[in-house]
Amino acid sequence: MDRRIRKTRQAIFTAFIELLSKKEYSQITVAEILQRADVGRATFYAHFETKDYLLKEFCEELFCHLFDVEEDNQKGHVHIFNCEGSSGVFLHLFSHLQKNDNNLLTLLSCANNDLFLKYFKSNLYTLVESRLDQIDGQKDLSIPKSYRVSVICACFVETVKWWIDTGRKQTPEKLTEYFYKVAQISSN
Amino acid sequence: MDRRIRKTRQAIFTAFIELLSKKEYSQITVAEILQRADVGRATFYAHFETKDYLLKEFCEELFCHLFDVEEDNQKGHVHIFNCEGSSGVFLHLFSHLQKNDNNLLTLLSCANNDLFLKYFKSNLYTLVESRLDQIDGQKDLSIPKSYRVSVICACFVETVKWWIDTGRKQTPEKLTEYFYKVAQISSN
DNA sequence: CTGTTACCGAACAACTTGTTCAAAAACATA
DNA sequence: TATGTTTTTGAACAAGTTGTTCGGTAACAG
Repeated sequence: MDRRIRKTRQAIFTAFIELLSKKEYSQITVAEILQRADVGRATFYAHFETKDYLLKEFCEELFCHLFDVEEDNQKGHVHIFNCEGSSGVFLHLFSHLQKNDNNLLTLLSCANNDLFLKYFKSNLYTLVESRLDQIDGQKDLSIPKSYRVSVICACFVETVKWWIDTGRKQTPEKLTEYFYKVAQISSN
Repeated sequence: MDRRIRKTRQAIFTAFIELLSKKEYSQITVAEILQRADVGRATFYAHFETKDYLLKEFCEELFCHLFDVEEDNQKGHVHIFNCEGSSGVFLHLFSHLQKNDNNLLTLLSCANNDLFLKYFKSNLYTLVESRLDQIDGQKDLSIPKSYRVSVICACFVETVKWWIDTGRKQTPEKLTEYFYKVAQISSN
């Protein structure tokens, strides 16, 4: 990919993050992004159809890093889908958040967190669905699977939200413990 | 209150609901609302500072009806905070939804449901918090109360969302049963 | 060195927002 | 019914935003 393209794209993304952590998404104008990214108007529209598409692509890249194509080779990082046992997955996610990887914590802490929590949840759904059998500490067959998965995801997201809103006082380990209890996750 | 004010206000609200169930909130223009409500531009701004305030006031009225000032006298309706026992509250809410009172179901089913689920949740929080002792079927003292309340609310909202997304196939009773199990609510 | 591609910036039309004002209509009260 | 108050109307307005266009300039790849 052309270095210019990469540079412009990154500049826009960076400016976008900065603005998102300051004000509401709906109040951010394209002009503001341009000014901060130091990019021409025509250039912006050459990259993104609209502001909404910018958000979409941004989120996709963001969560791709976290859930999907995490670089297994770098720093001995373990891909999230390859976490050994069931207990590691959620702890792994909480730890990622605490380290503010990819500014995820920043974004989930700002006024626009709804925007990202939505994407977060849909990615989480796939993950939880694929390991429900190992995870589920309830195993009540009368409850539909899709419902159970949805609730686990909602609980996880709510845990993150609560953790942030109350000042991030818990360690990822403690948070995992809480989460396991309220969501009835098996911890073996 | 002047009849004209009531009429205008209602016309705007009605037009607003219709539009919300058709397209995204951010895509709705004031001009569209005016046209549909058959109201002058100056009139709109005499009632509401901006579109965002319209949404805010609309939601407040909407959930006020459901959670707070429900007319106890009409049709022998029981105020939600006066439901006998703990088991009635959630069933009561599910039933309300199913009947589509105040178009709530319509609004929670449309693309803008995030908007309303947020308000829904904050109202629910107060309710759950006030009855946590009777409701809680887990009673684990090591878990912070605010966390427990948040999770219960999140589960409830997720239950509603799941119910809608999967075609509303369950009765309020069945839904309550599911909810009680995954959220560890005591059913006595 | 050359052809391709991306960026710039300025200008542009179309649309949206929120305000203003005087005239007309609806209201409340006596 | 008569009178004074309040609301609605419609049109016009400035200010701001969006998304496009285009000729000139710079960066890239081979």
